[in-house]
Amino acid sequence: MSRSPSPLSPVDPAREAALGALDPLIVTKLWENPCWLSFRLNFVAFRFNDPVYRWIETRYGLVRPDFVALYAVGLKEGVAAKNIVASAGLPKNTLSRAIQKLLQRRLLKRESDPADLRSYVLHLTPAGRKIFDETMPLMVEQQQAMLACLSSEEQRQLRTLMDKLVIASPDWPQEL
Amino acid sequence: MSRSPSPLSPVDPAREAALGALDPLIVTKLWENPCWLSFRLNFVAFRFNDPVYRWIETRYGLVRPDFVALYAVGLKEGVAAKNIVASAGLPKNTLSRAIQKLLQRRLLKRESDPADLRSYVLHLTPAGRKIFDETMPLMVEQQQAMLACLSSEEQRQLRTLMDKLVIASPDWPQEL
DNA sequence: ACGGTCAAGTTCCATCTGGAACTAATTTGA
DNA sequence: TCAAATTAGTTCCAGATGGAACTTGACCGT
Repeated sequence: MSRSPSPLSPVDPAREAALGALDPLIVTKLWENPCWLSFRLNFVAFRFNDPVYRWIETRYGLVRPDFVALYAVGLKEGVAAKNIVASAGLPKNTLSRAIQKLLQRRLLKRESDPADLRSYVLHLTPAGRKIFDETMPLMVEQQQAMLACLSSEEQRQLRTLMDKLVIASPDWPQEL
Repeated sequence: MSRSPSPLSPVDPAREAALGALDPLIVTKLWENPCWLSFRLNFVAFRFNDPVYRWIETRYGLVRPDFVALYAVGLKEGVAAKNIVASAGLPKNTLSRAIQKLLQRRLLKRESDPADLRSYVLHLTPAGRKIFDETMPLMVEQQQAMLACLSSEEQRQLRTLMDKLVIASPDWPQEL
């Protein structure tokens, strides 16, 4: 039906070998799928997320929304739940629960925002910071491993392209 | 802390405007996050997935795993549940249930695989094919809208880079 | 050819998830 | 200036999710 959307050398032997290591349906989703973008994004993202979230869960007993919240506060102290919701694509009740759990486990502390009494300003406790600091290097390492198949120039290209996409995202349709 | 990982013109006014349209935490996750890759991937993927799955759910009453299965069979008639599991990153019991539901709703039919009696070969019914054929153009349209911020050359680059990543994926660590 | 190991798919059940309704605080605008 | 509309965060609950154990069939080694 459709040609390969990626005009790489079609008889690269290393490539052929790699294709053999993938389920035939994965190959179809990649090369005979008009929606190549979403499949590639979801697949690669999953291969990053899955090891990270399994590790976080077994090591610290934190599930995905818990860690999303912890990680967000770790990156930017003083954020509120609404910011995490806006950045994470999780429903706000899920994040509310995650934050409650982190507060109870003393990984997070919060104080009400004087500028808006409905809102709370979130901070990591030292225990929370410790988890963040232990996890970040492993995540970076996983990222490195995944990017190892690209040259520095290609990595730069990828950063730039994904960057443009995120910048353009406010203009994308929210409904199909 | 860290420099912008993407050395685009830092004072591009359109860019500055777009940044204002994003939650400050999104900006932090993008520009002050050592794990830039996963954030960009997850964010862009979510902005594709979310409208698609909401539409599928409201229009056809199919939830995410249901549609994952339907879409997979639509792309490649005759696949088995195990292939969908391998390609989708969903647990096999979730997909088993999704397939049951699709069978009950007569969107899918299956027959046992003569080559392996544990396994079943899946096909879309005309009703299932109709859903696939109605949905695909909308998904392609959404993809186009998302890619509109990139030139054809940039789109080609992106395809190629994501392609390389997927090809390399069998070598990535499964554990952190 | 047959016992042990592995793989495909299903079932069970405890837990997680997310829509909707709610409370309380803020903004809007007439 | 104050009622209506909006927003931050929480609670409720029906239904989705996924780990673990299970069933049945395939494969492997002797």
